[in-house]
Amino acid sequence: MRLSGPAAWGGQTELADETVLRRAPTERDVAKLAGVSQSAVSRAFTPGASVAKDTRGKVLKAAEALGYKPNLLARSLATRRTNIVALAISNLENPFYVQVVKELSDRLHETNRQILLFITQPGADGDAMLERVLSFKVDALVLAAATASPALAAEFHKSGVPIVQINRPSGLSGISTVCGENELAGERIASFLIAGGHRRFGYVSGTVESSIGKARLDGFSKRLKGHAEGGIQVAYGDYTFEGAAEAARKLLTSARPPDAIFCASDYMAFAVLDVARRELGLDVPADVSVVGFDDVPEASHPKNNLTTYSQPASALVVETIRILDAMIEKPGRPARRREVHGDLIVRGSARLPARGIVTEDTQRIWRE
Amino acid sequence: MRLSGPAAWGGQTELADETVLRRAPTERDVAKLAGVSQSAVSRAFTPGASVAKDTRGKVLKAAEALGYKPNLLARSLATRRTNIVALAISNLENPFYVQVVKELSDRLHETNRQILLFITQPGADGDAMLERVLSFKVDALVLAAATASPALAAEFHKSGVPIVQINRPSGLSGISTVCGENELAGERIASFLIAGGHRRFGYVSGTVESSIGKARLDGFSKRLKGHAEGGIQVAYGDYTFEGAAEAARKLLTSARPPDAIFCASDYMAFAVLDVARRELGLDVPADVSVVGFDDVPEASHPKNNLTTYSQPASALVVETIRILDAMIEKPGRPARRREVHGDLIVRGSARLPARGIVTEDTQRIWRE
DNA sequence: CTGAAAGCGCTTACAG
DNA sequence: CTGAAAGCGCTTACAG
Repeated sequence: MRLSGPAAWGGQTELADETVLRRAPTERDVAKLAGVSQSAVSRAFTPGASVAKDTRGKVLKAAEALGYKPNLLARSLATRRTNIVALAISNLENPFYVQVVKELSDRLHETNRQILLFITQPGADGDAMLERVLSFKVDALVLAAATASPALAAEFHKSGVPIVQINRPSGLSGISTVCGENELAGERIASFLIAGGHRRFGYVSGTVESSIGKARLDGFSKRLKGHAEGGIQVAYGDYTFEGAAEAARKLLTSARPPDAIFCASDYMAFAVLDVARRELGLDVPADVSVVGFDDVPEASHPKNNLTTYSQPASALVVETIRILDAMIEKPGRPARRREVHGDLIVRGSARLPARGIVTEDTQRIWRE
Repeated sequence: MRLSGPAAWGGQTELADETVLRRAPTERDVAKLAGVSQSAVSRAFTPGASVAKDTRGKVLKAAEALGYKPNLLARSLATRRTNIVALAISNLENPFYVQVVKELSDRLHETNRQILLFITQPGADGDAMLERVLSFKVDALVLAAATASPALAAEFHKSGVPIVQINRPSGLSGISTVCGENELAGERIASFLIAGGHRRFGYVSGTVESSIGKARLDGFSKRLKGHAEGGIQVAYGDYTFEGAAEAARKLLTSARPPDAIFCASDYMAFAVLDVARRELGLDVPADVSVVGFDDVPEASHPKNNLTTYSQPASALVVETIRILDAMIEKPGRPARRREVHGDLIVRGSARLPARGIVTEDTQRIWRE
């Protein structure tokens, strides 16, 4: 290629300049133009470093002239900080996780960090893929709707890279987790539905393994004890729209269909609403009440008008970053577990109890 | 901190080992354990490098024992290739762009590359944010539902970083673009609606500046010439759900409401469908036909059953990567423009013409 | 405040 | 096939 170049350009041979322009300018180039040392250039771009105002000015002017941008990768090599956070996520079809990604991106940006994206398969633990994370020497790994295997967790722990799982309470010692009020939410939704006069209950879970799904069901069934005719009917929606639709069909066409269905996510609740109304011609909530989880933006839309339990993505992300930073700061620290506060948001998809509904911050919530 | 450590541990002072374990293992560590040179370790991890099988074996074993992972950032510094592609995206609420992200992530992964994510504000050109891209020395920048300003484009061009815009045909010389068949789609949808017996037409565009929106409208109005009573009514939905709902209200409650509405994206078409059916109690398509653009997965769902023009995310991404790689390979190359083929997908949200509907690959499409 | 120098963890001619 | 060495573009004690 070196040889064919000049020939292809018709025998012209002024390659020298070309070569110079080809390469992105470095601190050395800036230093030469500004008439200072390379270290001076480095200092001019390091907040808080000791440089004379005058020197800094000359450097910045020269940098501007050359279009110099500090090479963050080289900086990372020297500082052992990449300012890159890996995000593994499996369920971007669910608007809740879109919110999480967006919030995380925004918040990290405030401290000049970026997301390195790993989209994993919902089922797989994504270990093979996440091995690569270690090679990129990211500052931390965030898992959203994705689970780290014990082996992977151990490897990260050994290499000192903090992991925070969002919405996956994990028993693994090295992994911090941030969740919503899963069990409490289940209890309060149960109370709400009992107060609304319901008798037969269904639960659309995500997957069998889902620990948050289990926690929500635990709270739900604990409070329902003695109030549920024939126990709680559980169906699995796989956290997908189609899966949840199928689960809804199963529940609502069973011998004794539930008159209230709690769904492990708003996204699945939308599918349940559609099956109930459009396919089966049921009246919601007269025939069946539907309650979701997350309070995604679409839940408040008139066409869904979904009663749900909020799990604010922004609070989840703020807490995630707080933990992350603490772990980066002091690598030795044990993992933390945090729950983010939510509320039962009352809308029109579930029958209303006679009392307990209050208005707060423009939304109607329920207090027992 | 150095000082307080040992004291906090009760006066114990065996810090040395601790320090050794703290650091991630490097080629030197592996080399020492394997009894070879550091370069030999490097070669063992470089596909195609000349290493004796035996040497390679020793290295791999030692690496395994130490939990060594090559530092990709250091490699990048030496090779001037980061294997990171920046993706700027503004509209993750729209499922079409979720598909784009997912496809791009999957395809890049096949060649061991990752996405560095930049979520930009829909309105802003995101220049400030994208400046950072240059510092990360990514191999390329992909813009999806995001636009580079001429100034930014020039800066990237100067630094030799290829840019490909998805769905934003750009006049800027340095920028390659990949789009669907915007103008052709507009024409064919117009023909389809004329054949379906419509007379009054509406168009829900995204934003005033949107060049793809303009191209679609151009094709649409060109073919509609002489068939549209009182011209085409245009409203802007801002590519958002709420914006499109508002646009639909405006069109459908006007003095002479359209009997056919073409929407610049499926996502906006969903809002239009909801307003037409639920808010205004119209029958779709008896009272009004609605046609979308993109053919996102939700479009085929029974509840939407949307007639639309396909713009396959996978093909778009494949083409994007092809162009990207060509530009990385030969930096001098002029920008390219590609159109990805689509079809008019016939479903139930628009009245059917008497003829031209054929079945292909399990879907019904329309051929004039 | 400043420059020379060592080092971050790799790759890659070069000489053997 | 292999090792010593230079270099990728930064940061950061160190000495002045």
